[in-house]
Amino acid sequence: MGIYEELEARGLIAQVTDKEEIRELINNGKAIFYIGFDPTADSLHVGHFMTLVLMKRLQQAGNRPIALLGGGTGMIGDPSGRTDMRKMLTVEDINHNCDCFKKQMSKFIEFGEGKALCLNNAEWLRNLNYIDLLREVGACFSVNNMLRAECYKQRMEKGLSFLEFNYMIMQSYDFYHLNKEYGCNMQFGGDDQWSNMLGGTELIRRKLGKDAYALTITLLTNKEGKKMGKTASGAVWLDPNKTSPFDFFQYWRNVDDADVIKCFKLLTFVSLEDIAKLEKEENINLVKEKLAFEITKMVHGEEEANKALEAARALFAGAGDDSNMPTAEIENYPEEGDQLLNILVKVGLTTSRGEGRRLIEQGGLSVDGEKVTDPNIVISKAALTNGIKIKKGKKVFQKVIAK
RNA sequence: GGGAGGGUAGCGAAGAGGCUAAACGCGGCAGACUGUAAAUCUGUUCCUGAGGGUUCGGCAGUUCGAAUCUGCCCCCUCCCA
Repeated sequence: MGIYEELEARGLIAQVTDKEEIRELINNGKAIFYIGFDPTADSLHVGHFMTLVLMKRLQQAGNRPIALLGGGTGMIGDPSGRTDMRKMLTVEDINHNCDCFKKQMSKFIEFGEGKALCLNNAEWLRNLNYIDLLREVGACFSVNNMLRAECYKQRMEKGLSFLEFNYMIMQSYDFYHLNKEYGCNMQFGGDDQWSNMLGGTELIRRKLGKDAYALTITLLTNKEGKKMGKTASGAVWLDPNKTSPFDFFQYWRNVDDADVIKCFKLLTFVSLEDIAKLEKEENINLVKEKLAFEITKMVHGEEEANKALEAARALFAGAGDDSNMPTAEIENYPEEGDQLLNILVKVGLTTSRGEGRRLIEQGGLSVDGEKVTDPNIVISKAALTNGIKIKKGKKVFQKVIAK
């Protein structure tokens, strides 16, 4: 089975420009492909992770990846699939985010001579001259076609600025540039990128008379069709300071029954045969545990994955070691103690004292295994120095220690 | 540039001088049931020392009293240019 067939079997492929050509190229390790990452935040998230995994798969099959940081395109902001305009980022933020991305990517992808390449389109996009660009590539784009593109549909109703309208042109220019300079013959991306990617293949054909290919990856959605990797409080980040390894583990541990196998296929390197076995496993909780462990291991390393697993078992199954329970420290804790309500806010378990009060009134909070009934209780300094274990609701555990 | 319609809680959306901290839906949180799943039911969802306090794009006004009326400003959508 070639890599193309594997990708297909895993359900990773959404759309392709030319199936036979792409199969031929990637199965024989002849693709030089790029995937773009726009630096919209200071950490990658789960959506990026899936494309990194894809990048790795293709690299293992002998193809050459180019990770393209969007230091230039980030200045514009991709309107695809969005209902409103992105917040404009400053150049400093964009550069900072690019640095963060690169650091995180290096954990998955090998960069260097003869290996993967990491480029930043700020290099060529930021210095473009407007008139030159219009004459060089502007003539190749039909506004009529652009307006028909799926990625602008939503925005045709809510409004689309000229700035964003140009995003497709910038992304197309990237592909064109990479094709000329690096022989890049293929672009991969999320399914929402399809129109932008076609813009590139079209530009290359017109300007260089060459064929280039595009392939989009299935978006990671749950059974309700909603994007996965998002929680009420925001994205699930790869940066351990933004989403702790424990929370990361728990996110996957709690995926819907119906989505477990799909996650295995799309996000892990577990072989298709092994996944087929897991599919037959009666105890789905074991399968979920394995899923969480595998993904956490890839992102945070085996040690952290084991800690998260141990902590989860200790907290939920009553077995294992609870020393790895998520812990928060409080500095300068007052000698006379402080109200539990204040502690909750300080460690971020609640956003206000009122919320904590409601939580206690509804019986959703316990400390060291005992349900709290009095909203006004004070935790002494001695108790907090030893550390207290707070349980909020059924699933949120937090150890708090005075430093 | 001209005309029309808008901006209300995380989101969607009512409210058109006091009875409104603001209906309803979604989302969130908690409780029950469970398998750390889903579905369902219940409660809750601005802050609070629980006395109150601060809100309806911004500023200034009218009024005993303004999300609701007036003026100016900012932003968005649609139609015309």
